[in-house]
Amino acid sequence: MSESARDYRSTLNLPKTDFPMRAELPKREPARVAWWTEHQTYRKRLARNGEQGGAPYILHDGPPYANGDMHMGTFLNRFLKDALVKIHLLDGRYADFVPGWDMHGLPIERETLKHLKLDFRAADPIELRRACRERALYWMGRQREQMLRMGASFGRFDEPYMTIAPEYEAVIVETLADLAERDYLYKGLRSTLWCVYDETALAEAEIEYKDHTSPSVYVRFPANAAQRPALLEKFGLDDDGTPLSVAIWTTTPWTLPANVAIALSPTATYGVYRVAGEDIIVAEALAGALFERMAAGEAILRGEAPGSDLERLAVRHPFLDRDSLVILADYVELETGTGAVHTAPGHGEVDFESGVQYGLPILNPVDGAGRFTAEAGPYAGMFIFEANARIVDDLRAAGLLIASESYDHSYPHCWRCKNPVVYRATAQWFIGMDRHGLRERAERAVHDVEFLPAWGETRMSQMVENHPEWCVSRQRAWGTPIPAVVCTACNESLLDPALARNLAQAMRARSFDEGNASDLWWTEPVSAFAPPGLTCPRCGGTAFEKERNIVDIWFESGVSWRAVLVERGMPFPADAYLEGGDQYRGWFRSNLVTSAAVRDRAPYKSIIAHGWVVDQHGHAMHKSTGNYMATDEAIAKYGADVLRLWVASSEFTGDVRLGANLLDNVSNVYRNLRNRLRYLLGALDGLTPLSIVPREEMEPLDRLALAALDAFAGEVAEHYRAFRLHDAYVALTRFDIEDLSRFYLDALKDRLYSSAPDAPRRRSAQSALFEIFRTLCVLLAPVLSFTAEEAWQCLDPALRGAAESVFDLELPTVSPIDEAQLATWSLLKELRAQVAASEGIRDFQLDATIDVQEPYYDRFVALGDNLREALVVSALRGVHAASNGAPTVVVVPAEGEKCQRCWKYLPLGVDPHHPTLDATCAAIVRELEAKT
RNA sequence: GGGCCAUUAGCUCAGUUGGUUAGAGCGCAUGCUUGAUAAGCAUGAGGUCCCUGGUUCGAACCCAGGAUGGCCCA
Repeated sequence: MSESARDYRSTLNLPKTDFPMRAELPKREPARVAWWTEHQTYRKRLARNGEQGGAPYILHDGPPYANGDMHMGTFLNRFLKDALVKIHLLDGRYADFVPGWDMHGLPIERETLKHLKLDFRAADPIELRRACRERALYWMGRQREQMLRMGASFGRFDEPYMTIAPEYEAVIVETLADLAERDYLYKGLRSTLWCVYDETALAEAEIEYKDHTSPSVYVRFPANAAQRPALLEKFGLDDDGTPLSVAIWTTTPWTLPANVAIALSPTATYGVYRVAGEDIIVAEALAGALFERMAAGEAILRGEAPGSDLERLAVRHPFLDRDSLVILADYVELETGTGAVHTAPGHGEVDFESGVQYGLPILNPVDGAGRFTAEAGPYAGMFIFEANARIVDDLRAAGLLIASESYDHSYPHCWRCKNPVVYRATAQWFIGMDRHGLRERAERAVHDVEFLPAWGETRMSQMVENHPEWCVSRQRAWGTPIPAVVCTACNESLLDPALARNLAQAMRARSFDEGNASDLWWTEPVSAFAPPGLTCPRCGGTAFEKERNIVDIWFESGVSWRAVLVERGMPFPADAYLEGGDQYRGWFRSNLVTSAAVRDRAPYKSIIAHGWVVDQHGHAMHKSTGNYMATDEAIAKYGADVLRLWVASSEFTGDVRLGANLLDNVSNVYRNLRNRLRYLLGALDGLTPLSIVPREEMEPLDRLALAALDAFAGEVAEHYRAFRLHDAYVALTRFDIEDLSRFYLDALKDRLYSSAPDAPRRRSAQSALFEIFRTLCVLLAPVLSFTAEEAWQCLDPALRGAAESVFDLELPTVSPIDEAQLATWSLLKELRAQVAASEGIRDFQLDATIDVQEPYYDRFVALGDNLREALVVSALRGVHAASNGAPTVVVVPAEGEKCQRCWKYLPLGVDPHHPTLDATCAAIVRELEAKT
């Protein structure tokens, strides 16, 4: 065998690692979850940060509702929370994260009733509540597993907070007591959104708008003989005996029995029109459309008047024996209808306000199940939605119907049973937003909060500004009781703070395993909680009955700052709340209001809001439209780390698009990053703690690389601290490609592969690569938690040292930037790119000559052979100090012949035993042979 | 209908106080490499900066109106 044919490959130090190129994430991730749990990675790091005096960083978890499986929106939210906790944990902070669940409320109650095939009116409340509890716990357990599976396991997942826990319920009751004591809580009649199917009042947040077809009717409200002259006079007309009426428009004929007024716009002009032998009053802007519907020939305008002139006149109710007052209201629009708005204060929010303003009776002829009471006259006993047709027929028969058609519009529906809801006047408990300056206190509190994105402040302020009176009572079973009592003598409702606190105390005495602590309100008599001498403030009575209201679940989650942070002795306020943008109106606001009322400040220092997950075309995802992506399926296909990277690759403050081709794209980026980790691990083969070269003794190029690393790592860490995940992602991928893959790793190959294994120059390179590897691992960990940990575990345990997990590493601190070194590094990259771009011939087939200006000339000369190495050429023929112009590198075909071992073109044959090798390689091979 | 937000390359995103030829990564095409190899390198193509109008010597950027999409409301 001739020497020239000899294969020197085995004498090289080629990369070697067990870290697989193929990730197989779906298969491998579950074991990693178990590993983190088993090794108590989070708990141990948290404790260590605490012991070392790390400042707290508290992300307070907005509780997901314990019903249904995780969807991609939840994934986005949980990932962001997990990344935020991990960032601060790695940064040495005491990032104590307590996950929580929202577990009371109608959806669970309904699901349980359905499951048990029960009607809630017939169900025993204690039994129902027990079943609801089981259901809620089932969903919580399931959601918790899904969170752990996606790698979002860093938190107190074995001791989460639950709104059904005794101490949580106690805090709810105690907060109600505080609010009552401060006179924020009151009972009042309100036209509230009401579901006649669930027989309960609904919060705004429990409403969904959906398309609905309503009847659309135009109705005459006739003026009688006594009313006609006053009306006609305003239009400058005499009474010639022609029938006169005001035309109103409504899409809810069933509310007509409760009509007491007609609202006009104060600024619009109204006309009296003569058409087919009658006079009709209508807004001029809408007259054309109305008479077109009537199709009764030409309408002649006889007189006109501004709406403001008609105030407090009256017409007759179309079928009940009473008047309907003409009133003015700003909300009257001139887009649809007649400009004369049928007003029933018992059946509408604005109607109610007008009713109060004009001192109108609040009629409420509808019971909780949607049936007319005797007050509705001929319609008593009918179901309201069925009465619509009957009322229209009667109006037509009486000659009072001008026109009737159907009308498609967006209409409020119950979020749970999906049926249309109505407005109905009921006695409810309210938190008075305008009592004792609560709204102003909340508004002030907003100004002390930092918002990401910044425009969140505008949004939040508006939410406070527009916050209506907060109805907090519900007539259901699955919730925390509002511990109010009714005086049996005078029927007065009373929420006595002392009584409430007694109840709370009794609930606290229960353990979680004993079941629903608040069952006490159902099972125990009033006397069990009533303080001695409790008397009715109105009549002095001393006998009371319990009210059976539960509290709105938005109030429950709204006191989480107190039930979790305060109750567990954690810092208050929290550093951050992090939820979807819908929560400006939901949880951000409910927490703000309760905290402003009790503590006079916001419960959070900062709010981070994320956008919605939409499909790849930017449209909302729905199971029904077929663009829905199930989380478990996505994890099974791509793995959690790819999905985590997908979020980081997006700008989460806006809407986040998701689709298969998008995830394929992210998968490619993932593979890139993974391969870099793999290559680094391979290159570290053979490095031991003792052979690590201190930075100041490293080769000059390695020191430059680490200067670049420092700058990069500091930048990414700062992005992380400010939670600019996307910026961190961009910086990471760029450094990975531009600095490592295309430049430094390429330039190091010769030194790593062809040096003697333990040559100082090789150890220097490995030491730098170790630093880079460790830094990349910690910077990737918040996002690619699984992969970063996997890579870290593939590292030689001796190098891993005390850091058992990648989460035992430290987030880099920002070090002073050495601008000169960075500039030198950048220039080297640029010159290397020039060499790499030279056509046809490549790398070691070339020798190079460099022209640079001061100060680079000196810096380059100081690099010694590293300069040649950085350009990946066989020889550097010279470095010239150019007088001007851009730095350049000129390449020419290399002199010498290709060394069969290191592939550089050098003089060969110095060693007769290795004629195809250059002198250095020959010497190394001889040494290796001597060892064997 | 109102409030808030978004719209830049096939995809995800940059684009500093208005100022040369609007950038990066991924993808795509072509070539190289076969000692990171189900990898790596190089080169290249690809843009009506959503539209219309305005301000300006000059607009992706400022102003007005509109379109599309999203969230929240009505």
